[in-house]
Amino acid sequence: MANTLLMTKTQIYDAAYNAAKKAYPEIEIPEFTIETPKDKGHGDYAVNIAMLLARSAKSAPRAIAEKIVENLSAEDLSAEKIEIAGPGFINFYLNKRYLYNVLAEIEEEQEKYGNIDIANGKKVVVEFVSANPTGPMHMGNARGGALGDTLSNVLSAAGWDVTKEFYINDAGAQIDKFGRSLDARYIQLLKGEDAVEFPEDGYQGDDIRVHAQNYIDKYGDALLEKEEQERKDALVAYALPLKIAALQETLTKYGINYDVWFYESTLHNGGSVKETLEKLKNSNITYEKDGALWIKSTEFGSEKDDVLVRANGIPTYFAADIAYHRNKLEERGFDLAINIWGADHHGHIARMKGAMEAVGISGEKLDVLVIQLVRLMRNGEIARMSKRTGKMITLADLIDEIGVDAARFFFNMRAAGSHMDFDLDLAVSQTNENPVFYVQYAHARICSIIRLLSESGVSVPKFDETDCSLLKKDEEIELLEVLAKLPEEIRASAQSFDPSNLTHYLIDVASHFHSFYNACRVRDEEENLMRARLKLIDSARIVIKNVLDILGVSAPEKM
RNA sequence: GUGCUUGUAGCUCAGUUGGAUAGAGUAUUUGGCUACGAACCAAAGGGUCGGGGGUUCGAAUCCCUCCAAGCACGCCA
Repeated sequence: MANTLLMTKTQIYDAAYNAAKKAYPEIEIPEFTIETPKDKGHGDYAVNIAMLLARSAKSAPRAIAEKIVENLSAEDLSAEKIEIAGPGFINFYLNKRYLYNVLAEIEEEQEKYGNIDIANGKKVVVEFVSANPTGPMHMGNARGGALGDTLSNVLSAAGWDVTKEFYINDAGAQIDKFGRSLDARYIQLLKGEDAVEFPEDGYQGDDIRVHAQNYIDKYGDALLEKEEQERKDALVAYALPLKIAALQETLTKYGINYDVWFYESTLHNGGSVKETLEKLKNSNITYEKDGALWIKSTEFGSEKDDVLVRANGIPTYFAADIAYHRNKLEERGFDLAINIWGADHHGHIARMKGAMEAVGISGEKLDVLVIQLVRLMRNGEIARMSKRTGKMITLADLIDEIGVDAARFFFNMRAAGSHMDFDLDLAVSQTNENPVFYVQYAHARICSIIRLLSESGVSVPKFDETDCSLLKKDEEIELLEVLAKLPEEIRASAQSFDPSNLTHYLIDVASHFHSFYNACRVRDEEENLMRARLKLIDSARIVIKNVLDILGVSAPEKM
């Protein structure tokens, strides 16, 4: 079933267009907008076409509006009246009966209500978190995870074929540092703290020592006699899978289940990096200097050129990343790649797209969402995050402290680009202030009413057996209106890649339900009215549940 | 210094891609439970939309310029 609201909107837009065309056949009608006015007194929809025509029609906007309205039929649009207001808006006041259809739509579509198709099943890969496996996940990962997973769900609901992906950096300098750190701890544990100096840039975290100790407990000191490289390789081969498993466990707890865990090492081992470098060389975008291979990043907007292959022969992260995106967009045939990066990587975007163009892939196929890093606050002061102190608050800590629901909802309350202070004291001590409870409470309240009625033998009626016309109080109509908006909200979120729309919408739905609840009773009303209201709140329940599912937040029936 | 991001009520943030009198939550004040869950509802006060110019019927939104904050400018990832 097509969405009533979207259909009505389109109808009015077309009608206004045709009416203007009729009134001014000699003038080309410009793109105009149709919107739902903020002020209820301005009707259900408003178009601004008259103001936009003022110049070319050489007359006052209100006069133009009048000529357009003459060519509009309120009856055809099931509108109660059409008015000209303000500087020249044409306002449409609809007969509220059209709203009752939304209850039929929800009944028919159930958990699919709200889903639309704006992508025709095009394939998108959403890559997010991709935390370095050598360290714990920080608040930036927590925010990126909440965003990426939710955005993926939104895109699915909007008709995309979505793949959620985690890119594991299991190669390169980071891993080498990991190996050197493990090696130093291994030797220190066996031969004393002074036996070897811990690398200056090494990982200070306790987990390094723990992994070294566990290795010793399991396999003893045999590695001491081996070459350093062999020792490091053995320690990494032991510890890295454990680190990755820990990442996976935490993310699963966080409600994130990836479709693909992509290992960077496969790009190196499979020759893909080498092949990509050849391709770049052939397109004359590279040169050699100081024994390294450079790419002319300045040609696509960067301030400096970048190194692709170091003087020691090892390709940089950048080189691997280009190969990775060829893999996504060429080998695996995704129509679009969305990456979620922390603000500290934003400088990487322009050169990444430039490099993609250089290997023959349109930069348009890559969309990078930059999330501003989260600033932790404690006692009103900034608690700086540091990868080196080992004392930072991790994603796992956050989940333990405030729960998955609050964390995921909270992070999705703000658009990715906004700077965000995360008040730990507030999150820990006053979780009641988090709006997630407000929304969940609405859901639980509805379930409670339905449960009570069900115990006395009353079940949610079918739309066909409900007299919806009894729903005519302001609170009832407004609740219907907000329920009807879900498909439009999903469209907006999917197009702007911004799920924060949906948390705001959800709060709006909950708010309208709570207002309804305080203004209208369901139980103990006259039977037909009770049935109609029961149908209404059950529809609200479905809408809340559907959006909470997208957000990855639970919808409790009791709290 | 250069680039990216941000600046809206005391605080945390929305603002339908340029629309009508800038909105919520929180905090403060005041009402509402013998009634389906008061983790709720209703109402009031609270604003130089960082400052200043410009574009047009119309600007929180677009352009320019200052101011302030965060981030990035590695043969790190």
